Amino acid sequence: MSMLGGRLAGVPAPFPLPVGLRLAQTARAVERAFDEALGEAGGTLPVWLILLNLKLSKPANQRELAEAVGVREATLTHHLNAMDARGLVTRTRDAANRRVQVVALTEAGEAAFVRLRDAALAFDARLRAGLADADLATLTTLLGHLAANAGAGEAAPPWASLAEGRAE
Amino acid sequence: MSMLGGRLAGVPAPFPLPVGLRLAQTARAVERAFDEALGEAGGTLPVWLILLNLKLSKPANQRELAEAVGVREATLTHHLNAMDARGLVTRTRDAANRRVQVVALTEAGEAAFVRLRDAALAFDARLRAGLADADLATLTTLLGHLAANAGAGEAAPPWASLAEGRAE
DNA sequence: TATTGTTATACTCTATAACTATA
DNA sequence: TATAGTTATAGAGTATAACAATA
Repeated sequence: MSMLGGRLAGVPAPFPLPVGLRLAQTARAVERAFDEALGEAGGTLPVWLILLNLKLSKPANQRELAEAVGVREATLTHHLNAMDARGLVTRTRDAANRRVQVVALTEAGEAAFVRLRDAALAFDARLRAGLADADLATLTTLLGHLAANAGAGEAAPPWASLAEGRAE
Repeated sequence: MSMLGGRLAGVPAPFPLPVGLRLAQTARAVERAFDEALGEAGGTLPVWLILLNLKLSKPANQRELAEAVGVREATLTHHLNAMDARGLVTRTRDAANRRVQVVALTEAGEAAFVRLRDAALAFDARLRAGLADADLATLTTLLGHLAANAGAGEAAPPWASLAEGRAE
């Protein structure tokens, strides 16, 4: 394990290998693989997050949903338009406050959710391969720490509450 | 630690919280934060990776460089065009094989490298906050495992060799 | 005026396909 | 024909700014 925290070989002025670089790149690889897995199930990461959040709790409005997904309102509208066109969601005005669009899953949306959930779970199983529960617990803790450090000064990531997942 | 590996609360049909989701999202947060840090230093992740790889070793051609950065050749050309326009790199034909473009850093490119390297190191320090060396070692190992699992069936990420960083 | 959401527009990163130039 | 790289084009995801509708 003496290879960790090493320096880059062959660099004129040696400097420590940034853990942030390793992390960002591992992140990229995992994100791409996850995206690909979702793609094979007919979805994308934002679509999956939107479906998941709709299932988790009916958000009061699109602003809340956008925050939960981690995008701006206009970006959410962009995705909802596409999902609407695909017949996955419906948007109806709230009778009590007609400014509010109530987003709901259609039957096709429910089916898409199930497909993407299964894909996410399968990806998860693949990702866990060879890792003990204790490793995963450690990883979760460390990732939480990193996310907190990365987001220092910014709002905590919206899914932080999900990650804590108050188990019952 | 009983919160780990829990289930999502408030979901009609409870299903395990995918670690892949947590990971992809942590990844996203870290990647965004890293991008922002690089942005404040006048760069982006691909630009930083290109500069880093040019410093690490003069790649024989652009195909090698593209692979090291993790993009296609055309995408690399895209970035090199921009970097060329900014005066960070020069491209000159190899006399021995005039099909080959030899990419070199200009003085401004060297300066940009230093700025981005410092930004990456600073980001790294911020990311490490509160983590012991042993934690980082564990994290690196786990991330390596995940990257390997995520990339199962695909080519190993080009920076894998970097991550191993044969320490001297 | 403040809130909710959409539209218009644009930027970045990425990719594929077709092309040029060289070998 | 094969290789190195560029150009042209496109698409996904994101963002900001301006706008409309409602409160």
